[in-house]
Amino acid sequence: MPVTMRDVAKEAGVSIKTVSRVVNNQGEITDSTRERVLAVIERLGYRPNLIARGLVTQRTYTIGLNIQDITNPFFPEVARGVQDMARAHNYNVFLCNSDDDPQEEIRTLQTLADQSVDGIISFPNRQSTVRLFAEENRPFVLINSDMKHPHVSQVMTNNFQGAKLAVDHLATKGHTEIGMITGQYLQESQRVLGFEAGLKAHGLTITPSRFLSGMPKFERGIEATHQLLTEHPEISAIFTFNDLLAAGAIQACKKLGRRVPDDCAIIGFDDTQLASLIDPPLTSVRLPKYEIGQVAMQRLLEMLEHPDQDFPPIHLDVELIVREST
Amino acid sequence: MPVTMRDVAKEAGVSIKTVSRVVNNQGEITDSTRERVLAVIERLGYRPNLIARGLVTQRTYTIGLNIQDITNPFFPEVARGVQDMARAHNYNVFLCNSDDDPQEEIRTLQTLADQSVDGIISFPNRQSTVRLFAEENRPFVLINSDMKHPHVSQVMTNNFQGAKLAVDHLATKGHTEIGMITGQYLQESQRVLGFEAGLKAHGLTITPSRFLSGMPKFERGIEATHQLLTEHPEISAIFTFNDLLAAGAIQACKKLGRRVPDDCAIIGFDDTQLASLIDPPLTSVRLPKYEIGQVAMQRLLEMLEHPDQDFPPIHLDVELIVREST
DNA sequence: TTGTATTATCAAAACGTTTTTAGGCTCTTT
DNA sequence: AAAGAGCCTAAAAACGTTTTGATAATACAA
Repeated sequence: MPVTMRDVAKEAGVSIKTVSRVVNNQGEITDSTRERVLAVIERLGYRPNLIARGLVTQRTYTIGLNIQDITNPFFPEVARGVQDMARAHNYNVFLCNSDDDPQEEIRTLQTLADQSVDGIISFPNRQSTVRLFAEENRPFVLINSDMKHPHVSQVMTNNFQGAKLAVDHLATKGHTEIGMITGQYLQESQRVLGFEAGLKAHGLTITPSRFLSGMPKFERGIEATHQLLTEHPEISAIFTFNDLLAAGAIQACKKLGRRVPDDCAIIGFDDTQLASLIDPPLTSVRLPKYEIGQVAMQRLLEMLEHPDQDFPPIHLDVELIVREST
Repeated sequence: MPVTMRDVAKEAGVSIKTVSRVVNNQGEITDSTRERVLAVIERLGYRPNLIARGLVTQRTYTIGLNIQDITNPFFPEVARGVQDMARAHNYNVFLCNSDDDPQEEIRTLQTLADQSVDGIISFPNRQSTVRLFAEENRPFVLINSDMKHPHVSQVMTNNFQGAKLAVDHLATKGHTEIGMITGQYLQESQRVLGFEAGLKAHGLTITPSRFLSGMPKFERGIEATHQLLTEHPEISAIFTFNDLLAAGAIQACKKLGRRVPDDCAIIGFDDTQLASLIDPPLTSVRLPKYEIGQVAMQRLLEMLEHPDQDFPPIHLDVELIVREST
């Protein structure tokens, strides 16, 4: 039923090869034949079958984007950055949520490989599973992972620095008793390390029981804050792994009768849309989310263009956005 | 380089067809040969090439999801619903943002068709562009569109009813001067109609200048509310097309010195995560977002299973969630 | 032994492209 | 007149599968 290249060739009275050359405009072709062929293509509504083309060229013009969870407000902007850039270069994007579950990540990457994607952008949670796939020469862009491997490129945001900025900010405001609610993503480690480094730099003690972790979701933020503030009433500031947890923290403070920021300051991470909308507006470490997606896709395109080249990691800056929660 | 079916066949000493049958476990095969083949598959790490398979079976195990904008907090949950259901049936999802731009929608659908997706789930903004693609027998699920066409199925939420509920709620609270900030999506019409029907039911007059529209984003909410309240100071309640606009409206009220809900009540639509996080918590019409995605994908799967069957529209209920902004 | 059904296998065609091979025709240039 | 460029043709191989049609092996009944 669909119009094939053979149909076009027959109708235009040229060889299949000529049609192919017109479609991919390569090689020397007279204007007159080109126009004749194009007219027939237009008239028949011919569209090349990308599946068939992909089979022979080994290029599918698809990529995979592996994230933890699109309903975490950090990811939509990143995804949008990837997709806008992809679309501008005629690529399509498979979006996959693997929920920070190593099993799911393996399955996701496997499926993407089965679909013969040209490349993959991933927020990895375990290095090992990615390594498995990096072996196959398939271009890979990892966000915030320091894995070194040929055909693997990195986009890094300075989360360590971001966490340190947050502590600096709190310390200069006079806070000495600071707690942290962490998440459980891989990226977390840098934020924790930065937090600890910040404490140390200001001569503050690191109290293990002041670190609580869990799924980086709103409800967990409420819960953890409740626990943190009842076990450590001396805490006057809380730094959270992301804005959702911070939103929960604010909510918990309200319930506990602690005013924010006067009785307890709160700093989030990511600076999602949420931050400016909640009350009080949230101080947060801004990541250039859209840009992360953009440059990750851009890098992937470069890697596809120059398969044997080695690319240095891309570093993106973070920024502390001070609002009224501190 | 990749392991092919031919390799497996040679290694196991059987025909390619036998391998194929083992892989798709169909047809009669002795246990002994099956096991021998499976062992070789395991040993060589063979994985069937879905592109090649798709070329012959015309089934790619991919679908397209066309939405307006993933950074609109309404969509991530829907997308997650689609993806979880898709993944459970070994489907992969192309996510496309077409920003409510008819040109982009055409391009998106065209690209998806080029990629030979098995089906498409779409939030259409113009009926005509979808009709173009519905002709091709490709299963289509439309959200909140009343287009009737073979091979096109609908998932509907009762937005008319939702808007009416909102007005009812405001009217029983004693509000008589109510404004609306609309969006510009197709789904909007039902919300506007429901709003007007609500006004009429309570004997309130419909004032055209009290309708303002624009991109359904936060900034636009601020802007429109400002305009609405300065041009119509008598307004004591505002109903918005979605939660983002409502969040903007609240912000604008604060700036104008109007307390919410005492001086101006606000009702949103969608009941996104936002609603419970902002201050005051937002009264909003809840759509079953995750479920929309789930059932849309489920329906698509049914359509793929039974290509010639006709399916009735699926209707999902909405619900007014009353919080403190009214 | 023959015939027949059942089961297991194989070789080849097909899917719709791109690419390779092996040219042919018409100009222009030497 | 020969050589080379430029533009094209036709046919076939390749990509990695599934599927078709044919055949071989086995089992059982007569």
